[in-house]
Amino acid sequence: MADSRTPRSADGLGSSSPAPAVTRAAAVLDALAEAPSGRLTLSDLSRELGIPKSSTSNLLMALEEARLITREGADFSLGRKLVELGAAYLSRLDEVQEFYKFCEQAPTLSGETVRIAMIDGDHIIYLARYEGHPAVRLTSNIGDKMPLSLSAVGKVLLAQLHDHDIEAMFPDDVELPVMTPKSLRSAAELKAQVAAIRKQGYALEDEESTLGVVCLAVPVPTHGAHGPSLGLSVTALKATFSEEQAALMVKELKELAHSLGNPMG
Amino acid sequence: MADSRTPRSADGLGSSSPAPAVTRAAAVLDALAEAPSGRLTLSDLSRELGIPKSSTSNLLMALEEARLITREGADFSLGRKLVELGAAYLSRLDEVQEFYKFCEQAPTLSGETVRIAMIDGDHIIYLARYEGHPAVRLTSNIGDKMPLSLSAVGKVLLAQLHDHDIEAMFPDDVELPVMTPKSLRSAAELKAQVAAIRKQGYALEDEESTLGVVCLAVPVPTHGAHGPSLGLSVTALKATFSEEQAALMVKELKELAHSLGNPMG
DNA sequence: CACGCTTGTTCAATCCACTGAACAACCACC
DNA sequence: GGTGGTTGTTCAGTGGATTGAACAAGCGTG
Repeated sequence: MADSRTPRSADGLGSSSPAPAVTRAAAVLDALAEAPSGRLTLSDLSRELGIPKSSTSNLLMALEEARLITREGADFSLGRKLVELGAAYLSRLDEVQEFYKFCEQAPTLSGETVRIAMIDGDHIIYLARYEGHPAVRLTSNIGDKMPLSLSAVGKVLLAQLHDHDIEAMFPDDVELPVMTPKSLRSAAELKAQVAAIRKQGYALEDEESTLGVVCLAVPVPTHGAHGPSLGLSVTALKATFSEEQAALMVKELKELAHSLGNPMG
Repeated sequence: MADSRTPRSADGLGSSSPAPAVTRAAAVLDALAEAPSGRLTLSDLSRELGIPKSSTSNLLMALEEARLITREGADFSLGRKLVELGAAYLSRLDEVQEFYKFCEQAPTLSGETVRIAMIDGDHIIYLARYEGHPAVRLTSNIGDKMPLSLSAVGKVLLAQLHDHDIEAMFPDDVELPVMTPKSLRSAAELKAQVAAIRKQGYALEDEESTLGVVCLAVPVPTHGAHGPSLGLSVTALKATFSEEQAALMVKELKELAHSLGNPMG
């Protein structure tokens, strides 16, 4: 569609990084992941990333040999090995396994759509999804990303950060992404919500990303020191959403969060 | 903690590949994925891959900057971006989306555990899993791999290949992996099964990978020319497995395979 | 505390991967 | 068919990434 005329530099910024070939290879993977069709030619990549064709060719050959990408005629696309590696990452998160078990036997949550997510730069990334009633099927998938300000999990994880980090990510004049009329518009609004979230211990997203849909989220206490902070959320239809139901969900979410935070559940 | 004393060379074989840094970076990712704990130090990697420490350090810095790996003190582990990339790969497979939809409304399959897989080297890799009754929870996850000879999908996909390819992968004196007393032992057995599978159009795995568990699998016709061939499988407990039920499952699996093979379902 | 054995980081010299231009093949449009 | 725009591949020169040795810092052990 809209031609992505953004010759982003292959390397981050000034980026006098060692092993530039690796940085560029990563940029190739990114470009392929973001390409609408998922398929790009050598010239496409060379142009978009600003890498000479001959170098690009070398990169692609190496990436193909590693099965990180696949060649199909003249088009390159992401390779299967990435699924393996992503799965390897997830399998190391014990939280994901326990997450599923808990959802299944939770009185209220077992019928809902629950997700576990984590901060990834200035977005959140969904790591796992439990679907109680297939009636409300979410379009979002494992691995998908969402801006922090547009999701309940995003806001609740943001509230976990230190104020100066928040300030750095959202200076007063930032322009927030908008998806519905109810999306937060200003950094001020966002910070007000963060304050409220810190008090009440959970976050609510009220049709801010999708009309007709609401979300509740709680943070998972970071056990010990290591590991990035996780968040949990339930998604429901606004039409069938009641105060008492919300209270129940938050209660169970907090239980789940607690048991995930304390390995010896 | 059996020390993995296998200093596999960072590069494939003779591997006079261009962009060696990329090849080595991929080797680092592999090593991290295969490490039992998922965490390795710089020295571990340097030793295991046979890359000088200083070079390894450079690689790791570049990989970390690309968020393909994460540093945690002195330990390195796989990074979140791999989940993104893996998800991006899967989201491009329209088959996966349709797979879920079909399973939900299929009379018999909707209650079973169904998976879609693809050949990946000499293994199969599971791409998606539908779980009808959480009673029988599989240990295998999306992205997991299985030897071809040990799974119904593996055998059915093998049967799709040309004989000379099969011969190349399974010469008469290969030693097949064994997981249960019923696992196939010889290439001859495997080839006999392949012949049978080609006749009947589906594959059966009878406690060959896990005692008490059986699997049925059918191939997805490769639509057009592009794309590697996919396979579908149902998993059931041997105890509750009947002939008539099997017939129903195979029938529905074939319907699903057909609709996946012909985009315009 | 000194010792041996780790660990990761620094730095200058060398070697090799990167580059740019020239190449060949292809397609689409007059 | 000619022609201008592609595409991806080839190759020799050169600049920078790679490297090994030397360094500093941590950790048990006797």
